[in-house]
Amino acid sequence: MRYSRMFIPTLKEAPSDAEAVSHKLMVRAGFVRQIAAGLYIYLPLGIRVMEKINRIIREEMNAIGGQEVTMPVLNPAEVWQQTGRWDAIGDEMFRLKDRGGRDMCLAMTHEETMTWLAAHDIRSYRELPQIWYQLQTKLRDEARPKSGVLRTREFTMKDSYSFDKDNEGLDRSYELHLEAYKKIYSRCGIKFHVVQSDTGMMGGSMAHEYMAPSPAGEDDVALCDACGYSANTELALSNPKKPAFPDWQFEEVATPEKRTIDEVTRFLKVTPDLLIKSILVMSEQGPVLALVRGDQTLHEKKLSKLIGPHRPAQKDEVKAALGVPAGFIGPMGHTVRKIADPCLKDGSYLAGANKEGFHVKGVTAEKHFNDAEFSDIHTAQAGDACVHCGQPLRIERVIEIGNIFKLGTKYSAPLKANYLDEQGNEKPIVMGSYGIGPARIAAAAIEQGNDENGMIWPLAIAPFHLLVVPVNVKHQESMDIAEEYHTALEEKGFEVLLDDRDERAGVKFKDADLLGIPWRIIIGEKNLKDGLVEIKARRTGAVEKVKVGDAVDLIMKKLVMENA
RNA sequence: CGGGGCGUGGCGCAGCCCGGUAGCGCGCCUGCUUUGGGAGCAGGAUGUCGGAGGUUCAAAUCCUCUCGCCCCGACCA
Repeated sequence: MRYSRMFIPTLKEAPSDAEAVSHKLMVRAGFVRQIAAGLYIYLPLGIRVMEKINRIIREEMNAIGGQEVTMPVLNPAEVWQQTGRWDAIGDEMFRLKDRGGRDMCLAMTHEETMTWLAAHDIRSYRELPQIWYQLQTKLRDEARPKSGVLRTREFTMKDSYSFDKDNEGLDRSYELHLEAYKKIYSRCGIKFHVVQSDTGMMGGSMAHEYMAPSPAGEDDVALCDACGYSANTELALSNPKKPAFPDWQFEEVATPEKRTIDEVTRFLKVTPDLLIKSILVMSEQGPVLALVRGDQTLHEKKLSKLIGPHRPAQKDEVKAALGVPAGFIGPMGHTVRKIADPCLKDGSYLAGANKEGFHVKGVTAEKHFNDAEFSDIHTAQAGDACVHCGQPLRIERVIEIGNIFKLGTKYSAPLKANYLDEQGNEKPIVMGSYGIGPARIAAAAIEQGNDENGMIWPLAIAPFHLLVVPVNVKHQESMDIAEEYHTALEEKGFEVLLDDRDERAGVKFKDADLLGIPWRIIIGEKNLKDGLVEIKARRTGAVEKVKVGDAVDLIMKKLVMENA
């Protein structure tokens, strides 16, 4: 491919509204353009990357017996009504009516339509298991699209669905995906973790997420290097370090106007891990008091799993429920439902006295709030002990690049996706669903591979394998050699971009760095006088001078080696 | 949805407070020179200053409304 004929609009400066590195570079290097919030145009270079990622995905999906299908993006409301999601999902779903006034929506996922297909066309256990997948557009009216291509309103997803006759079958399909996904991300050349995740609104019994470490991510994972425990902090368990408990006697202490953990610790000269943080929230069943240690953070989602939807109580609600102003509430002396973090079981603490202007010292779970329900509701922090092996956990910021769910019969039951078993009994198909965001793989690859000059692509998903740069296109010998390399390497099946533009060397080199093509052959007059050309690695910057006639063989060896 | 910020040639920005008829850098076009890390000189094109209304002799600038985009948070199948 000739650079001069390809549409690669590079920019010297990043757009002012881009924040994430991947966003800035994708725009600067001419991979994408944004047309509206969360809506992107993919340019030729962007498409090349996406197609490579998609090809890898297809190969690995096919390898586990997956069969490609395509579901419509425009869906009838009916199937969504049958699963209850027409009402359960709010503004995030694009809805519209057709000319006949029928309710329609733009699919944000395809459990409904896939299950509809299974319901219509799978009848016997003999037809199971099945794995169906597609690379299809999803539309979600995101509350806040952000970070370039990482969170958009329209995006392509590889989604697959497994159909089995029982849980054992589902386990096998799940395991197949678990391994296939690892291969996909490894082949794409990005770093990732497989972590336990919340099943969320997808329902089901088990879920894992694939997470690519990057500061541009929106999730945090807890990792144990010692035993391999890894989980999204939405559900990660951890044992916070135990403080050295002083030998406190139970007593009231006056803490006038000292309300926050910070104020109280400073006033009484104690560390926050000796305090109990009492947070009153309003659930649908009334007020609930959440208790965590002073140095810990309450995890809203963990609490939601226990008490359902809730919100922080207003000041007057605190007063109404507990009879004291916020800042002095504590676990004692009332009958409000209490959920306490298990780390509070041991030791004696300082807590609000439920009396304005006072805290109490020497509060213990055993004596003072044994009526609490104990459940892990704190957010795992770096340095907390792993619940499995006791070693310290690490917390890492990550981009979610894929997830896998065991759905069970959540969708097959309402949509009547049943089959007849060996005995002729009708049973619901047991399902799993599995997603990958190819654009997020591309963004993660950039987030993980870049320097101040631009992108650094892994070979497997780079837009081209190799960039051939004749420094001066008017120098006939340089051009002849460049053309020769271009032709020879393309014939061998490599993807070569020939920078045949009549630009100054500086311009070409800057663009080369920006595009991040892994390998570069530079043909310049000075080196040609000694019969040499240069081979440069984008990642390391290492330059090797080789004989004109050796370059093709050498670069082929490098490319083949790196691909293996 | 709550909080904050920003909309001025293709891109990045200044001008706005204190109203007087729009400017800088890059890019683009032409010519000459230059040619291994975003060249130099000369000439040139490109703006309903996001939109609507208002105040005023006069609005990019002041006022009101509105639309869009970004960031933080909430939410996220």
